[in-house]
Amino acid sequence: MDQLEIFKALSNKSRLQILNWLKDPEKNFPDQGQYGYDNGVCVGQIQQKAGLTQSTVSEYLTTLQRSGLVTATRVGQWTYYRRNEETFAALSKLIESDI
Amino acid sequence: MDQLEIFKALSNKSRLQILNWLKDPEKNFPDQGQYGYDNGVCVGQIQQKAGLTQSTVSEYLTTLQRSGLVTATRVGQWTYYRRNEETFAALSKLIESDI
DNA sequence: TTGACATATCGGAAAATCCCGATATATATT
DNA sequence: AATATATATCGGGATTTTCCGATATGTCAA
Repeated sequence: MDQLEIFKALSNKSRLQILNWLKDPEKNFPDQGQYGYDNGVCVGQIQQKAGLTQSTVSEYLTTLQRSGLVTATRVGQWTYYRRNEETFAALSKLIESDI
Repeated sequence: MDQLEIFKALSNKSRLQILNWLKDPEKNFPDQGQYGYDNGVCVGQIQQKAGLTQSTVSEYLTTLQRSGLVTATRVGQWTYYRRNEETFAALSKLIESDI
């Protein structure tokens, strides 16, 4: 777990917003309902809600993934992103005791 | 507590390093011994150890203070900085549950 | 294979951050 | 008041980040 990389990933309003939305996919991305939420939410849904371009959202999600805050799952032509709660828990403990 | 401001403050190797040093002033800043550590460590001590210029360290400490991660105490011509553990605890809990 | 759709990557302009040297301010000493 | 010391602020070049449009890649359907 790269502290600095994580904090950089968290240093952006849009990325924080996305992470927050992913806490409750059912509520925040109802349009995806029919496809289920097991693997997370696909890029297009997030892009629509974020109001940023497709390329920007894709890059932001890659940034979040590289830092370990989310995981990506490719299913057909879609890539689903979901939170990696283990990293959040580890970060919380790190701040509590190590930083 | 401004999340984004805190994460930005934590997104820098030198600032993370300084915060870490301030966890144990006695060990990391022994030269200050005769003046005590009650109010924290003065800018000059931190600057020396960080190997950055005085202006840069002063600005970094101001950044950390504005985010609430440290507090500053002016005593004579010195400004002492110490960690604000309440903010660290609050941030840890925030990450655990709210972000 | 061709076309449609979802996502990733590339190139870059604008804004922010990094970190410096120079200078200003505040305090203490003589 | 003049000098010395500690810190803060200013101006700016270099680097990084932000976010875009254009383009490439990958997958499915006809």
